[in-house]
Amino acid sequence: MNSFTEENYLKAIYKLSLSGVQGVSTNAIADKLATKPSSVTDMIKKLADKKLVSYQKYQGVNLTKKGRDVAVSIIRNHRLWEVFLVEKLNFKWDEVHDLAEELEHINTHKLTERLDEFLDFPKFDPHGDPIPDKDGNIIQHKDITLSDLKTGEKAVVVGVKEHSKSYLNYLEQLQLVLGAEVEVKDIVEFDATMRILVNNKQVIISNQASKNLIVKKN
Amino acid sequence: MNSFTEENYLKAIYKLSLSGVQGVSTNAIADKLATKPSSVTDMIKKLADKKLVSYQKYQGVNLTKKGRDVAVSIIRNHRLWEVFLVEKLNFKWDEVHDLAEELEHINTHKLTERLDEFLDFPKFDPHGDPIPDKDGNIIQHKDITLSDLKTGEKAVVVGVKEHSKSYLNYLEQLQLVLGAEVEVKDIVEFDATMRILVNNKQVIISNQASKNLIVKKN
DNA sequence: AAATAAATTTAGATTAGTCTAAAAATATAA
DNA sequence: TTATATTTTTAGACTAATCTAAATTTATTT
Repeated sequence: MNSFTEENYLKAIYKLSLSGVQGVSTNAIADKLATKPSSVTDMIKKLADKKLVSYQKYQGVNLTKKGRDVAVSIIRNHRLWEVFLVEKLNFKWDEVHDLAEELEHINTHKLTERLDEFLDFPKFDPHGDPIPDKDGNIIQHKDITLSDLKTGEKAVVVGVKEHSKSYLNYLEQLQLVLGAEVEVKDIVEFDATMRILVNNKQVIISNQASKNLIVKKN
Repeated sequence: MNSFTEENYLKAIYKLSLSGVQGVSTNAIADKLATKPSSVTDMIKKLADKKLVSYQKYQGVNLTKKGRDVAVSIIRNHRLWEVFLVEKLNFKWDEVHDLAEELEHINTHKLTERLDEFLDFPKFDPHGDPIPDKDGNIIQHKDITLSDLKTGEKAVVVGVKEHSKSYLNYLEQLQLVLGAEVEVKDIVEFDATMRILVNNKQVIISNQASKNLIVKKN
């Protein structure tokens, strides 16, 4: 069995390798986990001993098949628990991350599968992130963001790239939740600030905000 | 915040003090937690520093108000999760203890209260143990067991004093689950083995088994 | 009440995970 | 291509929780 700490490292490495880099750097992991590079080096050695990552000094790490499986199964747990918290316990989408962060480590095959069934096999979590299936297959977002749209284009909100409480809270106030229909009315050339229509209401949104909102064109 | 380990010590001390002893002994705690007396002494000192227990060398420990509150709230969590696992995820009553043992430490007021509401404020867990309310009040069983009954008496099963998988499994095979009606037909004088009626079926049950089955007389 | 047994505590060591500070390797710039 | 900056690793120390073995205290016998 792996400790919570080991699991968190694997998850961090998994997420960092999604961007396609060959060899995730020590510093990047330290940043993500709010720890020090020296601690990361220590842990990486341990994970390498357990064949969860492959590692060569100074060259960064990559997950092995075994390591990836563990990471994906934790992400599966995390996202299923988020669905549970929002759909069954009526939490809001900006409240569930930290709780799911703890629940995800209760990693029993049977519990996960029962939960999945209880929730009726959801495909996405409350932030639009895809939930890996029980074999570890995961649909990756195409990642078209609101900021990619041109004036006049219409789309539907399907996810977010930033999960902070403040961002999610802000989106909710603008009614920019999953499933919301948006239409771009106007784009400021200087800084790409957008004027858009959400539920027939005009909203002004910065590039910083629009580039973190994943949409699907109509 | 308290660590999982600290919480497990508090829970163990709470359960051991239910029998009414003044000063729970180091050895008893070590037994309960499958650890060594010397480790217990170390932890007790730490808990005493945090004002969670009162402790005098060689005299055993007692929970303070603060320590009792923590212990009861963990027990509340544990039992609510057990209800969830059995009623919502269709686990059997002999499967839920270990999972609840992990879930109980995710100790957020809001989560507990939402779960309680979702489950419609249950009063007992799947083993018949009372669930403390949100103020920490807990109904204590009167603890009449099947072994206390005399020939001819009828009763209903309301709980168990022993939570091992093998015992719970055995009971289920005999249909001796919560709510089952029993009638004592015959008691062997020598070893108190009982012949009883459960759902009109005859069952022979040892004293070892009958004294761990909590019942309520009709 | 002295002798023995049992329970409890102390002393010192161990493991997991972390840290700081210094050393080594790699990347970047002049 | 030598010098400088950045990244990564090593060395050594720290904390939480545990352990073994020895010492101490309390309880039980005789």
